Amino acid sequence: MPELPEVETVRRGLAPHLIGRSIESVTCYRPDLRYPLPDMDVLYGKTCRGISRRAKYLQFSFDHALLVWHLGMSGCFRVQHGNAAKLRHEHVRISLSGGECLSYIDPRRFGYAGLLPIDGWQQHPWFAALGPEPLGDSFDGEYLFSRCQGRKIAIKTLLMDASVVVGVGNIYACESLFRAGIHPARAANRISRQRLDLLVIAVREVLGEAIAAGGSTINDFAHVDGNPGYFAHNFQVYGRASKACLHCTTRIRRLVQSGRSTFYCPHCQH
DNA sequence: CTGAAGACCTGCCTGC
DNA sequence: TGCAGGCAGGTCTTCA
Repeated sequence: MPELPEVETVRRGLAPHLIGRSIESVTCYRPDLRYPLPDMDVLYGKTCRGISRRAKYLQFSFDHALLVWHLGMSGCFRVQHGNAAKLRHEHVRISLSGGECLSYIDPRRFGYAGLLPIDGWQQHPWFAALGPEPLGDSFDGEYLFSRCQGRKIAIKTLLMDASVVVGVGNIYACESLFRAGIHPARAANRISRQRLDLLVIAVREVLGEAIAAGGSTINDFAHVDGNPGYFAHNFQVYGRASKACLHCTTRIRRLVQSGRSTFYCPHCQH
């Protein structure tokens, strides 16, 4: 479900429901997510001061702790009335002051959460090796070019490496490479600086447009209120194998790279 | 070291 | 209808 635009959409959706509210109780229906859930008793009575995002991690800040949550492949949050019936695949419910609750739903249970110190969380293994934010100033053509030197890896695989740049998952890697006209299997060290400049612009544009559209809904992604995101309507290549390229009508192809499906136009991308 | 593949887990879709 | 197989937004671990 979530790449950076979806996580950012969730963050924005949760903020008005959580900020300023305190946690009254936490119910774990299934604590065995990817990693065991942390003991959240220490948050009882504590007020959520803000929600931020680093890479695909949501960060709920409290006075003395940071609750970090990764949605994995299929995780999502829903805000609902505190007395609502348990949902299918709802693993955690956080009851909030004011009568609402925050439900975590995750069919595949690849998501995970942790309670980190408010100071020094950047040193935690989940964050220490992360590359720059794709929408931040330090992600530019010069940086990406430097990271491509000496790398024979396919550019699409490199783009999805969180130590290079965070937040670019399978969908947006495909879409960004299409927009930049770069073949996903091209070796990273065989792409000119000028073309990497275009790729950086494409990544920023695609992610920015997806955030503006409220994320992409494929199967089960939904906003915290249950409504879908709309960026999937704008996919140029993702999920369009054997369909006509919207620019040149050539059939879109699918290939597998590092175990992940890649979609590209063999005419538009080189 | 690099890069590719497997593992984690469940649901859904396709084809026989 | 039933069932096997393939596929799915991410990331960590293992292996060559």
